[in-house]
Amino acid sequence: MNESKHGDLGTFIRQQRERANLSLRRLADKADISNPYLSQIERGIRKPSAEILKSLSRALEISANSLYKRAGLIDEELAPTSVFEAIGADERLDTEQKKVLLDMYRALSRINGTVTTEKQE
Amino acid sequence: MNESKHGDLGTFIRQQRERANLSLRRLADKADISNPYLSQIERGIRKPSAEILKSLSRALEISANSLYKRAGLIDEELAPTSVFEAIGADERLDTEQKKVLLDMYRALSRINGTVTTEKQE
DNA sequence: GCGACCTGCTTGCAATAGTTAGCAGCTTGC
DNA sequence: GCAAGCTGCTAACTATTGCAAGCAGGTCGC
Repeated sequence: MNESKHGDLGTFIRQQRERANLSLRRLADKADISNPYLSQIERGIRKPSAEILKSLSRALEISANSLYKRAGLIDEELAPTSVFEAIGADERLDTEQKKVLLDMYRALSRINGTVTTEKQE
Repeated sequence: MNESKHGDLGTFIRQQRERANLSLRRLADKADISNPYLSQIERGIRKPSAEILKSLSRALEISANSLYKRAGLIDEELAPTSVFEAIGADERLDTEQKKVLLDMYRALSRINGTVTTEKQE
């Protein structure tokens, strides 16, 4: 009955996987699920349980929350957390690297037009 | 992977139900699930899917998040938000731009010594 | 006593989540 | 050519979820 909702989830997962440069099998391995099943999830054929989602969130290094939200399992808004904030808080980057990345981000989002990205910090 | 965490979940749900002064049937009704199934969940015999949990959280008027945490489906605290995730969730960037930015991020953090994602050769 | 109404629990059964084995296609090297 | 190595997908299966139907026990008024 809810196919479109979960189709969207699958697409999201596939996008995240591709961004992480992982093949279907590699992600499946990392998340301890079978690769055909992951394939079916991404195409919206199967609807993963929350445990599977949790594994996937860990394997993809994104918060379980954002995945659940995408899956329609959480309605509430919780962590809007901007890219600015996230970069600023990242411990792996030094100050200069943060600056580079932020410049990049600003440039990209400006190219894309549509928005008033005045918010800078 | 997560075996014993669910006994605790059932107890928690039963506590919440009793706190709300609802009978098993009334809560089941409210959450649109069958009463035998709710019974089994509360006794830890069955392990509810996230959709069921969501229904229950609404019926019990508690946040989905607290239930998921109780169910062991969320480990993290609520604002770990990685750069990875923030970029992925950003609506100002299109897919290609996200990829670029993430590549950049990976490269930078790799230089710095810590590795974010698995190797990709 | 006996229905009518609750309470929570047990028992099959249908639907579907998740698995293993294997297929087709596309590169890269011999 | 063709074997070895990936890529994602299909098919056939098992395991588990979630259900409808019904059971045992309690409490009420009659």
